[in-house]
Amino acid sequence: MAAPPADPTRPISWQTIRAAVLARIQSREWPPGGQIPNEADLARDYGCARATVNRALRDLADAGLIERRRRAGTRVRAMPVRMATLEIPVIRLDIAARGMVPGYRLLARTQCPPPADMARRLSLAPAAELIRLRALHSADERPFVLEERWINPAAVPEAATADFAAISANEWLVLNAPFSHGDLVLSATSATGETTRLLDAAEGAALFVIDRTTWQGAVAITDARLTYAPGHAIRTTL
Amino acid sequence: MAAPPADPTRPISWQTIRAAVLARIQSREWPPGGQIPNEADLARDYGCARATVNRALRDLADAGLIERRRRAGTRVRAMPVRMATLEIPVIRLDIAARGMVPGYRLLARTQCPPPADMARRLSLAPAAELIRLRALHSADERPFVLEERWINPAAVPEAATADFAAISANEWLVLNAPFSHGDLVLSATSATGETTRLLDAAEGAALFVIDRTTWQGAVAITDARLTYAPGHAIRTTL
DNA sequence: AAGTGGTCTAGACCACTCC
DNA sequence: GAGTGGTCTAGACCACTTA
Repeated sequence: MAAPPADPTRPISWQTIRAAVLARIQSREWPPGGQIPNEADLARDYGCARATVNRALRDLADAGLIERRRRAGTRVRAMPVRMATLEIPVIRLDIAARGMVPGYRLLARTQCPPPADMARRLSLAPAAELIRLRALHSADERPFVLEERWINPAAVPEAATADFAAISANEWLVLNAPFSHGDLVLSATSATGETTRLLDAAEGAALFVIDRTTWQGAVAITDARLTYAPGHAIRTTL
Repeated sequence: MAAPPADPTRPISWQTIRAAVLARIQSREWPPGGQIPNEADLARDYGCARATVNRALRDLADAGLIERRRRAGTRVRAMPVRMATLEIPVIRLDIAARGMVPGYRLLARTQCPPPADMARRLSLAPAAELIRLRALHSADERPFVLEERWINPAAVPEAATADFAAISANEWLVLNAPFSHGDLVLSATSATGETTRLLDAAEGAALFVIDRTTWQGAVAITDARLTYAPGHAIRTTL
């Protein structure tokens, strides 16, 4: 009873296989923690090539619904771990995508050694000088997000001469400093001091914060803290 | 000069192709916005099957680094949109994974019609009764996250008799109510009133909030608001 | 030792879309 | 109309892991 009525004229798509397998998981025919037939058997049952089954099961595994191990086979995850994908766009385009007019103003630019914890986070010698930037992005003339950033000139020498008053470091780095990987931390903080004024927030208002560090191999490129104006939310789907 | 010296005894992996293409993008040999050779040419250059090139390029496209369209070919994205994957585990396992001892206490359970905005969000008739839950998850005996949830008994009849004092709705639903898709909203809010007391937070402290609505097809299953204790952060990588 | 998923190949057809 | 990516097939070898 596994195979749907096959139309021999059209090959079976991997999406069809994925849907069929998903249905059998959700109907408890294959219960949580239980084992699924191997790829070869499924391919025979569904009348398709093993590669097609493989593609379907790989997709379900990427989604966190099943777990696959060589020799041990494929199992339904007892506790599925759903994955949500977060898009991290350039701030200017993010604002435009929300239907608002983006604006940008450089507040400060200096060059100095970073605090000890930042040097440690970036795996740098404490004495190394970094470029320090503060800038404010606005949407429809209202504060949107405060960008506070350290750039490692050893990783990106051109940054020393870039005109960050004309283009945000956020955008300049996307264009000029490709990174191999990065860390992302999402958190909440209370508005204090100058942040309150810059973001037009009430004293103590809850603000959404994204901290991001990016690397090219073992070399740290930049560390950025984005502090969003009150009310900011990030939406995605499961 | 495209192909690396091929070892004829070992096939070329798609990871190799991906790395090679990535290198040519980051070196600006293929500049942002520029076009990449088509799959057939790349396969010939690298001495592998087109399917291998396809797998490599698909991976780069999924990562947001290139853009592919039939007939139009493959282009380097001018403004790469990096994707971060967020894991959404069961709260109890999340706490355990952080090396702490998870605890759980049901605070309240009622059944009543939801507020108008919630009924609208769940696409329900305003008069439909929902199960309303409030529960507190703790880590090492300290408050971790407040779970406030509406469950649609029309979608999950068994929920009416489930013992949510013994198992959190978060976990029960993962086990008993598979969903097809969901929405996720990440935001920040200030602690007020009872939340302050329950989460052991200072009045007005910034709290990280996750709102989640899940569906099975067109039927809403549940809506949950998770309000985390002060200092909570979510980490991931790019 | 053997079973399972992971991947590559060579070839083919198709869907989409730009010209 | 024609070029490009999307996908399927059938077969093969291999890596990993567990029994």
